[in-house]
Amino acid sequence: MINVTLPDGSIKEFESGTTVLDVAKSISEGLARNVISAKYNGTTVETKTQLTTDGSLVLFTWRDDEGKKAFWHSTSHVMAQAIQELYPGAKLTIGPAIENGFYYDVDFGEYKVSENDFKKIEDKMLEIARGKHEFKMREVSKQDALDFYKKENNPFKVELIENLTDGDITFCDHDTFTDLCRGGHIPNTGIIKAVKLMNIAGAYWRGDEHNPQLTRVYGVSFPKQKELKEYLELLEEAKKRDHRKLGKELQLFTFSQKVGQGLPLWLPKGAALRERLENFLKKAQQKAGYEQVVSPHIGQKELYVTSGHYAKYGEDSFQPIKTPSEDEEFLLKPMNCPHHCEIFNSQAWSYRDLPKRFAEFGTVYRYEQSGELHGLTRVRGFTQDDAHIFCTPDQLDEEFKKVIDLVLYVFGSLGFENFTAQVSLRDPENKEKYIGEEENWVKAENAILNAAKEKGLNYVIETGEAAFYGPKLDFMVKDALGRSWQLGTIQVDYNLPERFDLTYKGSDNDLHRPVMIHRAPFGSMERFVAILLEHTGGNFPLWLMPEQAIVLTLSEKYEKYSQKVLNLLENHEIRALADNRSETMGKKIREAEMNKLPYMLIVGEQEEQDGTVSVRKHGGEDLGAMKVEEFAEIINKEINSSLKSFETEV
RNA sequence: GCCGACGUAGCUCAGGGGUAGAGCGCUUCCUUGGUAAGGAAGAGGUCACGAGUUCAAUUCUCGUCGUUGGCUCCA
Repeated sequence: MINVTLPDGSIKEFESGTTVLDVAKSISEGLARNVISAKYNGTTVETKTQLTTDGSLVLFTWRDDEGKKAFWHSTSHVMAQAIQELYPGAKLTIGPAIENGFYYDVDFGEYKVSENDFKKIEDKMLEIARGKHEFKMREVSKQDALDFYKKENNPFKVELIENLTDGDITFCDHDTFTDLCRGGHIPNTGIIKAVKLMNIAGAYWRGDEHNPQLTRVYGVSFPKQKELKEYLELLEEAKKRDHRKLGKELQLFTFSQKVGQGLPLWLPKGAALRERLENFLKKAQQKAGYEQVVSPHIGQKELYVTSGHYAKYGEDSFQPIKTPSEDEEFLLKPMNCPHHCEIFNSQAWSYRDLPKRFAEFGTVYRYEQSGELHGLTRVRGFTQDDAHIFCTPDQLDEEFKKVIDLVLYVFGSLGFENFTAQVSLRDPENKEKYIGEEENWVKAENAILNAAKEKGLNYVIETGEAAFYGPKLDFMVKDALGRSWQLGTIQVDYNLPERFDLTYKGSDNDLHRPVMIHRAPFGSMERFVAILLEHTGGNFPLWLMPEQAIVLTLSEKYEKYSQKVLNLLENHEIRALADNRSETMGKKIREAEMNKLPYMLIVGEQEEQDGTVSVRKHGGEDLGAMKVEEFAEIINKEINSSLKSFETEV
């Protein structure tokens, strides 16, 4: 007999060899019908797996992430079978489940698959699914596994198996199909009722661009047709929040082929929005002891040779700008830190002066690969809300935590709640990728980890993701389609102070090396506005809105009164405009709604007589008639409730 | 940079080897209105750019540029 511990803590006794499904049945018939995957002692198992030792069991249904993973992973097997049957020369490589579905990387040889093939593959998949084939795991010896794939002439699987240890290799069979697989499947193909191939893309074998490129087929599947339909509708909804679409509609920014790719042009409304964001941060930074500085857009090549950036990125970046006289070369600045180092170097500092916090909305230019450009989130010219803090080693921990407070304040003020803090550390296997001394790296990494812990951040650690000069703490936020973007970032740097020979005089009358913190709460104005657009769908917090209210006149007779209202609104510092066109009220409201105007002030005969405005909120709520002063109060209340001022803990 | 898709009016898109269409927007006129589209007329396009095939190319082929889904990259 074995003891099985369930998630609620209860322990049940079963005969050794009992399957996961039997355990589910012992709990309830309904659960047994719905269980599709499980974990035993932390290892993924199948529903048919026989339990032979004591352990704890977690059962998963389609509702669980783990269940979905098993479902999608199993579907990728089905797709692999379909592809192999339809395109006999195709060589399979790997096919995992991902956050929303699954993919399989396939070498189709000479054949070029396209979306025109999708229908055929989907139909084949559903045909296979309807066969209700069981997924069966079996152990194979390394030699048998290698023989199997050598016979199939599949060098990819052979390579995978060669890296596995004998005795630890399993195959999964269903129907006539066999795949190298670690496990984690649903009971049978029959529960896959709806499949949809989403797109195809190139992907390098093992993620290395020096390797051959495979064809990656993305798909998603569901236990019910209705769920697929809902998922596709959700995607359509998400596309409506795409910042590229909203940016165009709300006239915030544009691009021009003539100006060049990846170089955004901010339109008046976008520029005003951006300015409000900048002022918001400047105000907080002033409270937090930052000082604004300004530096030029170019710098001598020598500056970047000193910083080490030239050696690292020089070849793959915008090339030097020449001058009429020979031997002079300047680079567009790809970051502000070297300039700020020289600002620090402009005078001698005492430890009593530190920390110095130099802030600048610095526009930088980076030659991003053309395939990487993406709306406003990945561009070649952008403005960082940058600052560099120069402090003594003793001050590092506290300064770092203060920056975290500032970032949290910024995110909180703008309603970003679903962010992930990511601590990026060195890859210990590849230390040559980084510059700087071992001792400093250890110090910096510990400082970040301590600060993240102490501030109670919900963080993940990513090894190998550090910048080449130091570890960092990034604040990651997802866009409308679930892609993760880095917004705020805080980085510790012991390297640049060394390279620029930055010093301060300590209490011992000796010169010491300061530590530098790079930080940008927004990350960049471009990316931040983009993600903010996708999160709010263009309905920004009132204080950020390009226009907060619009006066809608019932007819041209009230144009004069609308002007009077506008003047009053301006006195209350409310941004407003008037729509005096000879259009119907219905049409004016519709347009204001589509332009996401937060408040509509309707004026006609009644309002003019009483000296009021009739207030309609975006979305339809009718607040009735009121004096402009009363309206101003509503606006101010709303702004004050979302925009708290930054309080530093000293 | 690599693999795939796309590029037609200001915007969203339809079309297709015989020199172009809709809706919205814009202009003008009529209408003077009460909470998500009042009516009419008009202007607006080297069909991204460059070659090639063809009697004829916006349509087919190739290249360039740009956009886009991924991969790789991200100081």
